[in-house]
Amino acid sequence: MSKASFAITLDSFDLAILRILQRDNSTPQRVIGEAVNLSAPAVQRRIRRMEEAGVIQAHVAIIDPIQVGQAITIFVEVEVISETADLIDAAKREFASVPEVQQCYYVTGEADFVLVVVVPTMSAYEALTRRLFFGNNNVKRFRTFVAMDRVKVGLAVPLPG
Amino acid sequence: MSKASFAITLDSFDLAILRILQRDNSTPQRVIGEAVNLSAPAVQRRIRRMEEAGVIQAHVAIIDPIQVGQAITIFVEVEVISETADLIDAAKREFASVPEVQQCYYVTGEADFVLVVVVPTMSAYEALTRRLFFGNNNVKRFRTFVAMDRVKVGLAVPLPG
DNA sequence: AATGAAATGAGAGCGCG
DNA sequence: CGCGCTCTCATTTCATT
Repeated sequence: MSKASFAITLDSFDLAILRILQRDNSTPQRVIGEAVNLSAPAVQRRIRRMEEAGVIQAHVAIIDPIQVGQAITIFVEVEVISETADLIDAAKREFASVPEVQQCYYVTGEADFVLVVVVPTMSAYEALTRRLFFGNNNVKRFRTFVAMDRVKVGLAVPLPG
Repeated sequence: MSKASFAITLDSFDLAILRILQRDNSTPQRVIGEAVNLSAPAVQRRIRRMEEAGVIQAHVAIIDPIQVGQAITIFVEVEVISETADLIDAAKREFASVPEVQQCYYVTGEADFVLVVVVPTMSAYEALTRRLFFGNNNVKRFRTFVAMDRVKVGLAVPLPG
């Protein structure tokens, strides 16, 4: 599946709309219009344009992991042995395919991957480490950071203005 | 403002609804109903109930950071000097208040905080480190991991079933 | 107590000036 | 871009199990 994504120019109206949608996308276009001094149809056209360009990637509900029994959030730094392109790609695909891996970044620095993992119990995490890290010949080592407090969570992008 | 959050029991219908909403919350209730074998009003009531209980925390648009000029995602591990309750609370509040800090977790392990930072340029990041880390007496040291690839991004919680 | 069917109302979508 | 229409969808009511 191809992600539609091409560059478009965003003016201050677009940014103002994004600022609202990224906080609450159920805000009526009418209300958005009042907030940014635009008519509702104008707001709608701009939203559609940003969706088509891939600026707006999705509309989703944010769920409290604790209330659905996935109480534990864990950070993992992963260091690999070989960094050849195909081995890195394989690792990316494997990490990304695991539902418990909520986020995965390929990074520079003292580690190669940083993962955010969400699991119901520590033993579930232990099982995951066996499968994902100990079961992978190319993983040199990994470091675990268990979250005691999710101080700030979100995907909100800092927008100029 | 207080976030309403109290425990409720979720059945398999609720989980099925959540699975859909966390992927696309613009899905019509009619369509959700067909997918889970429930009428639209029943779906509506269950969604409202989960919103009121705090299971559903928000409805948001996901924005591509690159297309809005915030091209750089960075992981930061922060280690503090003193871990007294009030100093930790102060750090939590300071980190959480910064727009560029997209996510902040208080963790166990070799670091005390893990941050996900989104900035337009490396010099913006450098300025942020001066303000947030070098300008804070209680920060012992911090380690930076610059994301070369956002392999998997989201807040989707793994749901049983 | 929770559901589904039907009626109401709000909001999204579209063509027009 | 804004105005006004149409139509879909969300929301309420009510009878039913």
